[in-house]
Amino acid sequence: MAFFDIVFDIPSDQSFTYKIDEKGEAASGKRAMVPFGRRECLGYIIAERETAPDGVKEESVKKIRRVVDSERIFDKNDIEIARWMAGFYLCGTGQALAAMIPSGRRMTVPSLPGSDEDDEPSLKISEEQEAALNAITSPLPAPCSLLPANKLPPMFYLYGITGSGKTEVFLRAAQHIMNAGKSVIYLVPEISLTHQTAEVIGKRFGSQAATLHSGMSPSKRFAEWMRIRKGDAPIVVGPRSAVFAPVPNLGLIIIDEEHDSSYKSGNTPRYHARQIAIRRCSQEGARLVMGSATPSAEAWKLMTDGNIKRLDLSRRLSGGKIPEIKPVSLTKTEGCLTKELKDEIRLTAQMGRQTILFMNRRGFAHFYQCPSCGWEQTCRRCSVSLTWHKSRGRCICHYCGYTEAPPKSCPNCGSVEAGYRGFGIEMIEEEVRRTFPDLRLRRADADTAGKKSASATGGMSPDGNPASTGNHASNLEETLALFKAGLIDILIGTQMVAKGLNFQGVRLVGVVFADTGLHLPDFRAAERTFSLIVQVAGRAGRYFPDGKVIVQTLRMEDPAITRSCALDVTGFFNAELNQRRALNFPPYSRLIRFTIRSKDEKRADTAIKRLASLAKPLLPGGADTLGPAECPIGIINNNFRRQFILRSASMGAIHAAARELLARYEKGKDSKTYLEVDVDPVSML
DNA sequence: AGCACGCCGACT
DNA sequence: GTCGGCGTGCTC
Repeated sequence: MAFFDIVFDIPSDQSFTYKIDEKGEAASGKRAMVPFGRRECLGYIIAERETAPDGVKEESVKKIRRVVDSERIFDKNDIEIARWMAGFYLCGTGQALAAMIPSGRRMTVPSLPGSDEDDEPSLKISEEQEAALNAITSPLPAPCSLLPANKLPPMFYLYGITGSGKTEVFLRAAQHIMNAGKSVIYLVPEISLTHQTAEVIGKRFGSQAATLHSGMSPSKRFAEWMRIRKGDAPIVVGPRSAVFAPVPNLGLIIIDEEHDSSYKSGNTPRYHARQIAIRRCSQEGARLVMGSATPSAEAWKLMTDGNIKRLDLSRRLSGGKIPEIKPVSLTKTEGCLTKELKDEIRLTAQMGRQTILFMNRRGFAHFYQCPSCGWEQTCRRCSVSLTWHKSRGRCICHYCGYTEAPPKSCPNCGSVEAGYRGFGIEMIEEEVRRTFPDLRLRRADADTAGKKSASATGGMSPDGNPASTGNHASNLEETLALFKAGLIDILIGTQMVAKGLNFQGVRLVGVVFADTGLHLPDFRAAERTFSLIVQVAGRAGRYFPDGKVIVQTLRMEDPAITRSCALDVTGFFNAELNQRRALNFPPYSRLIRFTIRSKDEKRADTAIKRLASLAKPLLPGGADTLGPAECPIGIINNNFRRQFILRSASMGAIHAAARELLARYEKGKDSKTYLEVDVDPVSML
């Protein structure tokens, strides 16, 4: 008779002991069906033991019904990571393990077409690249396998603009590690880069490469997972969750576009792939390389402090120059196109070249605001501004889909000047069409391609049909193909078209409303805005060094605008980090955020107050709290949202407090409210 | 997370 | 008198 500890995909971190007659079949790292309470549950075997645990009568130990896996799907390292995650992110070990396997019912996102990222495998590399490569790979048979898991691993940062050859350094470093018989994980941001990077890597490494794409069928993913586990694919490419790829003998993790927020999970466990990567590397004796032209503030500070070795790639290989980036004030402009931008669009067209108009995010920017009294039209359920969709003649909430007719006059002051002076894509589209009736224009965003509500397209395939997601991709693909072929003069879009900036025919990029997001009540608003503009400009310059970037803004003085237009990353972070330090925000402090949501506002208030008062006596020295308060987005989908934040210079200090707080909160909690814990939150909305 | 047990309101 | 709400606690 053998005993095993099993955890489940539930918020509780407790493990349960089961027994089995035929030993051998069961083993830690496998899954098993077991009776749990009044039902049958899938659990994860995480340990073997000799006897029943203390305080559990042997006769109450139940039998494992069925061992699901013939081979272990988790090894010791995986289980160790899961245990660590449970402690760090305050979730169940079973929840952590569930997040690590690809089979789970993750949402599938359509994959974007790979664009012409013609990263030709260059035979020779620059001195800077060479130096970076040498640093990363230096003492390769690394004697660091015995590092304590809580010590930082060797970390490097390829800091350089797009086109400075980061990818080539990544690939060579990977090759080097693989030559030494070790494995590599290559992380890319969700959606955007995963496809094209996978292609580049597939070309380079052939069958040695594996891709963990979220668009794959669960069975395909699982097959790929097992292939990796067996050691048949020493290099793995994928988004966030690929940080858990079960490669044997991990040697290197690469995090491309490190600043990208998709590395942070949006649901429990809310892990950050960078954090997991650091942990895995130190635990498994590997090294970590990240890269971006616009590092996160966290990474910037780590570099400044010398914890990450910064490797500069200052030159563009093609000799291309970054185009002029010009901030232009929107204050005296009637519509959403300044005279400067219009002139440049016209000039560009006359030159036979193309324009991309870039919106940084949908929603938010595009709201009704009464010109007389300032009243804003917001969603009743979600409290965010409604977005005006001309094609549907409705105002739409981008959180819940609620729609409403546009007001004819201001409901607050009665002003009949009511109208939309926003910066939604549709509005831009209309204005551009009106201004340049002779130019060919096309819009590429989720709304024109999306499967939902078949709005403009009409007559689409039934819901749930894979064809509808296929349409999504193909619409966009078609638009990009037309654009590439020069059959479109102006392309309007969101993040999605950022990669369209690689097209050679483009001369002009207009950031239509750079302030979008800058007014968000989030301490990272400036960092994000800055980063976005630099990214856009950097990409733009790669393929049309003769070109021009126009950044329209209402805030000509804002450092996020001025520094980004000057491409002054150092200057921006000097100022930004000073401010963060002064305000005691990350990276100078660590946060644990608790959010309560409830359909009932009173209950939400009561719950958050209770949480806060429970926290009071638990606060360690040097820690403080923010709130309790309404979340910046106070209501989402009729749920009232409240937040409470623990803050301290060191995570260790608030961690224990948070753990105890959770335990005390859990008993006697209101079942009509829901609590979410976010350690190191990235979005504070 | 489920699910049952158990104790108080308005209904065939 | 019951049906049914949801607050409380447990699951090896």
